[in-house]
Amino acid sequence: MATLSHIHDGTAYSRIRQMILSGDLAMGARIIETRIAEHLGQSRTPIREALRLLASDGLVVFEPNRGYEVVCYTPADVREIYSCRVLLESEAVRLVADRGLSPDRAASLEALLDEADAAFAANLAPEMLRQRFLAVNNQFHQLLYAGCGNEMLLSMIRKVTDIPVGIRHYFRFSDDLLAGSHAAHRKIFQATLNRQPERASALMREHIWTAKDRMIDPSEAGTPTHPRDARHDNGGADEQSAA
Amino acid sequence: MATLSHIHDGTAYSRIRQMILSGDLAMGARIIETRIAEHLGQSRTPIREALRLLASDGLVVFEPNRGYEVVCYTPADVREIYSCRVLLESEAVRLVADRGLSPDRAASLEALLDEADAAFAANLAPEMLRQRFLAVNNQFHQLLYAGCGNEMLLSMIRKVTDIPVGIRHYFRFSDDLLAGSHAAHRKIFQATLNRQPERASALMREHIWTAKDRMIDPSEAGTPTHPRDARHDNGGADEQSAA
DNA sequence: CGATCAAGGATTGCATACAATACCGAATAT
DNA sequence: ATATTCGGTATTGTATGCAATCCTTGATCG
Repeated sequence: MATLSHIHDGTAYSRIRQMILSGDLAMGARIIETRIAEHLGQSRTPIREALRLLASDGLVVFEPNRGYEVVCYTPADVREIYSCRVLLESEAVRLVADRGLSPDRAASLEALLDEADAAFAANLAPEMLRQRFLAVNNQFHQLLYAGCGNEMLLSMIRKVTDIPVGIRHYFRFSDDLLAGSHAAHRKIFQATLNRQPERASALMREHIWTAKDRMIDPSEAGTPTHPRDARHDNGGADEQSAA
Repeated sequence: MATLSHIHDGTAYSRIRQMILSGDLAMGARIIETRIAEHLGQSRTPIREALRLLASDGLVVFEPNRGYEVVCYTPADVREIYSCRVLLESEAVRLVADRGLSPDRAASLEALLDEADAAFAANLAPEMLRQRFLAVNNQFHQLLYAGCGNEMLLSMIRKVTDIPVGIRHYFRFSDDLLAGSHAAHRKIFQATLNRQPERASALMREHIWTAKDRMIDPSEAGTPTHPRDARHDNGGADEQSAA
C-alpha cells in the first residue's frame, strides 16, 4: 500500500516532481515532453509515464492531445486543500497522541522546534527567516504524523501537503504570524507528548484554520492567473530551462 | 483539479480499472503487460501508462523490474480504508447538509432508496439481493456527496470507495444487516434533507463504523492470502483470460 | 539427498520511429 | 477590414525493437 510519492530517488518522476515542488517549474508553466526528456537526458517514454503520474498526483494538469502544465491553483482550490488539511491532520495528530510518541521521534520533533527557535533568534532577513521556517514547518508536520499508524491517511496528507512552494504567494506573512505558528507547534507537540488526543487535535485544527485565514483576497495583487489564461505568458514558459 | 479516476471512457486505463473493480481481475492476480495489451488490442506502451496510473491509484501493486498485480488488501488495510471513510464521508455529508441538497439530487437519491426498498420487497435470492443492494449503496454514497463543494475531498472519497468488489469477502452479510444499512441510509438522507449537518454527519459516522464492525476476523476462512504469498496461486493467475 | 550455480525463458525498461492531432499564421474571399 | 480556409509546424499518441533484469529449472557438485 506504500505510495511512491514520498520517495526521492533519481527517477524521472521524482526529479520532475521536485522541480515542481521547488518552483523550478513555475505554477502554470507549460511542460513539453521532449524538452524535459532532453533536460534529463532520457527518452520521451519514461518522461511520459512520470508526467502521467504527476497528473494523477494533481501536480500537473494534463489535457489529451494538448499537453501538460504545472498546476496553478485558484484561491478556491487552496481553500479546498486547507479544508482537507484541517480534517486529515487533526485526525492524524489525534491518532498519534492516542498511541503515544516514540521517544526518538519526540526527540527529533523537539530538535526541529529548537531549530526554529534558533532561526528566530538569529535575526535573519525576513525572507530568509520565512524560508527557513517553512522548511522546518513542513518537516515538523510530516514527522509528527509519521507514527499515526494509518498509511492511507498519511498518503492523503502528503497529497494535500506536497504542493508547489509558489502557493505561499497566496498567503500573508509577517514575523508575528510566523512566531504564532511556531508557538502553536510547541503547544501541539506538548499536547501530543502528554497523550491528550482531543486537545492536540483541536489545537491542530485551529492551527491550520489560522493559516487558512491568512489567505490573501483574490482581488489583491500577486494572484497568479489561471493556467488556461496564462498559457502564452512569458512568466513560466521559459522557466523550464532554468531548472 | 479534476482527477481522471471517475471517467468511464474507452481508454486502457478505465478499461483495466473496471476489470479490477468488477473482479474480472481478481485481487492478487498477476498482471502481464503483453497479455493485457493483447487482450485490449493495443501495444504495450499505453498499457504501461495505464498500469502505472493504477498503481498510483493503489489498485495495482507495482514492483520495479518485477511487474504488477492487483492489490490484495490485508485486513489491516481494510480497517485503514474504513477509518478514512468515516473521516471523509462524515465530513462530506456535513458539508452537503449545510449547503442543502438540490431538488433534483434529492429526487435522485429518493429514487435510489426506493429502488433498494423494491429489491428488499422482491424476495430475491440472498446473493442476488446483496449484489443489487451493494450497487445501489455505492451510487447512494457517491450521489449524496456530489454536491459537497470540495473536489479534493471528493477525489479522496473516490480513492477509498472505488475498490475491488472482492473486498466484500472481508465482511459478514445477512439480510438483517443489509436492512439495517438501508435504514441508516434513509435516516442520513432525511437529516441531510432537513439541513441538520451535525446529525447527518454523526449518522454517517455510525453507519460506516457499523460496516467496519462487520469485518470478519482474519483467522476465519475466506481471508485471501497476501499477494506476495499468493503469487503462484492458481486462484488469480489465469483469471486474466476470463476478463 | 540437498544445495549451489548456470543457462534459458519470460517480463519489464527504454529508445526510436512514425502516425495522428492540434495549433498558428498566412493568404484569400466576402 | 474581417472572417475563413488551407497548409506548415510543433507536440502528443502508439507501435516496435532491443537491452536489462529477474525468475525458473535443470544440472552439477558436495
